[in-house]
Formats: sequence, structure tokens, C-alpha cells
Amino acid sequence: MTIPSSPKTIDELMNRAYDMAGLTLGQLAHSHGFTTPENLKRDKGWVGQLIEHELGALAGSRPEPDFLHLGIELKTIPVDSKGKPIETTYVTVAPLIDIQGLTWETSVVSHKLQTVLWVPIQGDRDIPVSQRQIGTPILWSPNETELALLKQDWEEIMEFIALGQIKQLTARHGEVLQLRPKGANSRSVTQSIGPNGSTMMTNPRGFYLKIPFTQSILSRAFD
DNA sequence: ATGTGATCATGT
DNA sequence: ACATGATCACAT
Repeated sequence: MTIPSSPKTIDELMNRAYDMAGLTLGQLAHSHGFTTPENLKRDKGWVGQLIEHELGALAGSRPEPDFLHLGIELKTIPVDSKGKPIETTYVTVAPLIDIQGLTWETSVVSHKLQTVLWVPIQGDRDIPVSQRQIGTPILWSPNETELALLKQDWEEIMEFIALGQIKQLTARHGEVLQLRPKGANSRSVTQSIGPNGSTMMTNPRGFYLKIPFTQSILSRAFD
């Protein structure tokens, strides 16, 4: 099995991404000696890891951009036959303590979303995983409108957290960015700020991009 | 437990 | 049909 080197320039990365467009996951998996699972029930991150490997992402599971030297984050996104995202997009875990002084500008969310390489993948469950096609890659950075929406949602959500109101926060908050559980299961716990300002235990949360938002990003690529 | 990669599956 | 809350695998 070959280990692709990490691309040295954005052009090199994009050329590689364009080169795999149109291939099926099965074809790509075979070229890397990966075994394609029957379904993704127990292999939820398989597609992302396959594409990471093909493009030479350094990542691992460290809290860094996939292509640190290029400042680019890689995200595969499952789409239906019309090109509409099937799932929300995970961004990062949410900080629940020691958040005094944290601003949008210094947040992990804003840093991760500065530049994203989106790789659409056919995700309809009636298509066998091995036959799902890889789509045209999109290099995206938020425009002013998108940035304003993201910042507004982030600030609203973080205010709830800072005020110890995390129990009142649901995925319904936020126009484009939402907070949802992110952990092994509902019994996972982490520290958070309680209503009285002290510490309590809660389920770890993650920031996710809502579907209409990512849908508009994908659409924008065809302007 | 935390963070990476995400999708599953149930209720509405 | 759809989004929310829950869940899976793996590395550290």
C-alpha cells in the first residue's frame, strides 16, 4: 500500500482532488488496499479517512488543520442525487469551560472554517458504498454574509455556555451553526459551567453546520 | 476523557 | 421527509 505524500501547494492539492472526481469509492479503496465496508454503520469515518489518505492529509486525530502548511481543512460531505447534503457537517468540539476572553476571532470554529476543501460524495443508502461516486471538489472560504451568520450563531451559543445555560441549548439554536452532542454515547461526560457559575458535568458537544448552509456553499460553486 | 473522522435511527 | 439527539471506530 502506497503512502501519498502531502501536497506542497494548493494547486497540487486541487489537482489531486480533481483527479479523483468521478471515481467510485470502491475504485479508490482498491488502489489503496482498503477494504470497502458493506455499509457505514460501524465505519462512519471510513469515507473521510479514505479521501484523507488519497490527498495526503497529515491530520491524524490531532486538533490541527488537515493541511497545516496550507491552512486548509478537508471535509467530505454526503450528497443525494440532486447534490443536496444528506447530513450536517461536524466542525469541532465546543469548549465548555475556561472560555472567558474567548472571541469569535480566536475561536477554533472560525479558524477551522477559514478555508475548507469540500469533497462531495454520493451518499444515498440505496447505492452500495463501493459504487458511490466522488464529486467535484470545492475550495471554499466564507464570504462576508456567511462569516456574519457564523459569528452571530457562535456568539449566541457561547453566551448560553458562558452563562451556564447549556441545558437550555438545543440543535434548534443558530441559523447556520448548531450545537449537538458529540461523544461515544449519551453517557459521555465532560465539565461545563453550571447555572450558578461553578462546575457541572454534561454531555460533550460539537459544532455542526446545518444542511441549508452547506447546500448553499455547494450551489455557489456552480454560479 | 478528548479529539479526529463522521453517519445512524428515531420522533415529529 | 427531515432534523435532532445518539452513536461508532480509532488515536492519543
